[in-house]
Amino acid sequence: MGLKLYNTLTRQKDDFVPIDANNVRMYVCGPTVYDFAHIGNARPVIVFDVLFRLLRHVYGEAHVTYVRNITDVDDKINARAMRDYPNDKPVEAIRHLTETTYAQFEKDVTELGCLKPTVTPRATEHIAEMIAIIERLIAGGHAYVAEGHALFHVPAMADYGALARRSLDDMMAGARVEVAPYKRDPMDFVLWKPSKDDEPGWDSPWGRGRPGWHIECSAMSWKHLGETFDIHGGGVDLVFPHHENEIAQSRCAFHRDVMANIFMHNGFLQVEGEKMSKSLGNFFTIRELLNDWPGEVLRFNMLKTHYRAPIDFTVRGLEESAAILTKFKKTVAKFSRISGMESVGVISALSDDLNTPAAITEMNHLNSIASGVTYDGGAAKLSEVLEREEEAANKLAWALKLLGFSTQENKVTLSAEFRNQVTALIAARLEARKARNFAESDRLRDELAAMGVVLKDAKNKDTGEIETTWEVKR
RNA sequence: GGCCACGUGGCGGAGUGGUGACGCAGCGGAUUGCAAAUCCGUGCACGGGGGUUCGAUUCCCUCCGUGGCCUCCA
Repeated sequence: MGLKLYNTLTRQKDDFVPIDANNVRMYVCGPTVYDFAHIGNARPVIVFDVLFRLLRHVYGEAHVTYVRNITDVDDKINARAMRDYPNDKPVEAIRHLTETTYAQFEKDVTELGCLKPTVTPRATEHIAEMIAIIERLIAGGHAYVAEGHALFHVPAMADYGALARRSLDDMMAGARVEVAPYKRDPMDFVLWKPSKDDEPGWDSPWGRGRPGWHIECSAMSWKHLGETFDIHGGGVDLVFPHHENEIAQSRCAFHRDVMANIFMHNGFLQVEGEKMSKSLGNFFTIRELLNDWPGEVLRFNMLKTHYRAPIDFTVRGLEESAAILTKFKKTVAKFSRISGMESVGVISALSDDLNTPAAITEMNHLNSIASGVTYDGGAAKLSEVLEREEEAANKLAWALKLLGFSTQENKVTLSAEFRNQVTALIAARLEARKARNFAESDRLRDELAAMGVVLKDAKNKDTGEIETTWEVKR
């Protein structure tokens, strides 16, 4: 079955046809590293990680190149670096800050089950490529220099605005930004701007300065993926102006009809029905959430919603995610011979524009088969039933792995002391039960419940004895 | 103000021009001393109003609501 992806350029699901099936190329706008990443930042990282894994499955691990950049120069970074590292030279200060912040980011997203992209380039290491592109744009008449700035001249590109589907007239009508006097046209945007002495800066043909926001992605995608590539991703907020301007830069610099064939954008995230903001007090960093929830639960919760739809991040949703994930893992754990088997249902769900909720539905279906088929007599059929259950469990395990989940249950590490205490209380409760002292038995169960321990009584089939198992519930 | 998305049961969430999956929760039952877990069964929904159509939740228009962009914010 073919992979279809919703393309913002065409506003429909397009068949995915790689430029080169031996090297499928995807670029995703990565984090601006000046502070801890928040849960909203995690969405594109997880979504495109799933796509990366799917592409690797379809085209082979060695045939997919995934580039996720690190934006390590930006006004917020500059301000934070000057505050935190006042004694460093500006370029060193931002390096300090961004290395620390990126290390944290990488740690966070690894816990969310994300693979490392093939390349994670830094903007500040691609200044030469940026300058080269700007020079091409100037030479081609698409850009000009004014008062130390290099600017892209928007009217010089015929179909500017095609991605965001807005005309220059629409934008003029809605414009409420003061226009810098050196701009030839109000829509022109900065490719390069001059830096003050205390700001990070690099030498360029137009003086010491720093890049505009958009040029870095044109430079890094060019360097690592070429003049055109297959997929460009990011959050919906990047459609305009960021991706629109990247397209303008790259296409005009390289005289190409396309920068990337498919542009994909993930929807925004809300928290408990409200937009996440520091002032509302519902602003959560990935790090904070990882203190309370396993990374896999955060990941699963993200995939319960289709990537283009808005997602409401709620505690109730997280609890549900944790329950479903546990259910799947318990089912898999019942089988000793789990080697993994491709699930066509899951693959076809994902192939339809990364429909992860449909994939989860299919996993629920596999879960039912693996755990729910009851054997109702007929010795000849027993082996078939078992085989069918085992097959479903293998597919479920495979799907979990494909989506970046472990098939092992999350083991809570408990001290020997705690274990002994629990074991002793359970033994005491079984004694009380044997004596039919149910008041005491229930009291002990409540005591264990207060410790977070949930009991399950089961009759041993052979001996008829009651045996109690337990687990810790968060 | 301009442009763009979205609005499905208590909750989450797919999908479709022809009486609406799946999951969670709920309820009933089996099981249990009672529970938990498991299994079986089960009720409830397509924002409002027009239009196209034999027929719309699905297509079109409009209104309302939510969100995004137009301010280097995923």
